[in-house]
Amino acid sequence: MKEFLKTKGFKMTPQRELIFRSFFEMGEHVSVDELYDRVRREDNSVGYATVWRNLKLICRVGLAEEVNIGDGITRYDRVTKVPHGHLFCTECKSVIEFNVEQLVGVLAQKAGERGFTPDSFKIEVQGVCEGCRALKASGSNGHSEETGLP
Amino acid sequence: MKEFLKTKGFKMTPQRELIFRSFFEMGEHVSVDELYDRVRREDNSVGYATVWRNLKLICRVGLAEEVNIGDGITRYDRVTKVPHGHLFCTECKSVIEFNVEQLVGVLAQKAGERGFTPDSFKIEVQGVCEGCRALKASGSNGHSEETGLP
DNA sequence: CCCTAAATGAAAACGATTTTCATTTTCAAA
DNA sequence: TTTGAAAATGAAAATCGTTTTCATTTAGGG
Repeated sequence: MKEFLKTKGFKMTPQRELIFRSFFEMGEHVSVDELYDRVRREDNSVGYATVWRNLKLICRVGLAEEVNIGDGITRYDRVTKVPHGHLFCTECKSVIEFNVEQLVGVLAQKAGERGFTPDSFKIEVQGVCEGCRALKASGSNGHSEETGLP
Repeated sequence: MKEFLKTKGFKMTPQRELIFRSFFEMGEHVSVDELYDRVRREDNSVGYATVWRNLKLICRVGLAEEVNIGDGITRYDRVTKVPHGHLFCTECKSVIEFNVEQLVGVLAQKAGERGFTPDSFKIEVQGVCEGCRALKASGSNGHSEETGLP
């Protein structure tokens, strides 16, 4: 990793090593705060900005990319060989991943037809997961008005 | 429209009418700022918060929905019968729409297989559009380093 | 014509992201 | 191994889009 970064013109530091390691040990869709907490548990002297900058760096060198699920929080996904989309439950905020290999193929073709050269694909589905659906089916009313406007 | 809103328990006002009309006259993926500017040209007494609240209202009554293309700006898309995705050019920031009717069908099925009940689908492709690609091919170097990190 | 709930405008609050700045550290060249 | 320029860090402040607050005005049914 140190060598890899060197070729890109970046230096290795203890903080950076900790941050990188932590990030890759965590699951997908990691937020800055989550990574910061995790890193802090091993070294509470690391600053928030450093975590943030390194997360950006990880993206910059192509090892991860930003994901926007829809809540105002930017999350970071490791770049995997297998492209995947997200099923985001609006009730419990859980995220289910699913393979979108073929989908991406179709998308790339559609993009190409329009002269567009794709870099990355984001496929996000919002809805309700199995568990929450079961819960909703049993309890609660159907609709209450006043959900957002002041 | 006034009647439609009444059935939902909302009142019509001059500002609201102007905002709604402006929004539907504009193209897709409209940001708060863009709508605000447009509205202001007809009535410069309308407040930003009012534009924002009405945009939220338009979503609430199901006539539009939020879109996150990847830059930190929330945009609003009219809800159309035909579901569409976006090709977002990271160079010139332009957006090309494309039909994703079949894709959505596939997605809905995949979601269903996992017990997930989908509400909405977001298909966003980032890349470079035809024009920008042509430009890059001719001029400029390939890579300059220092593009984001302080 | 009233009254109440809803809507508005201005400004402030918020919260995540990004930058600034002074200091420390890395690492390659001498 | 010493040295110096470039890069990295930490803390705090600045940004920036979004959201809320609050005092006031307005819509529209009764």
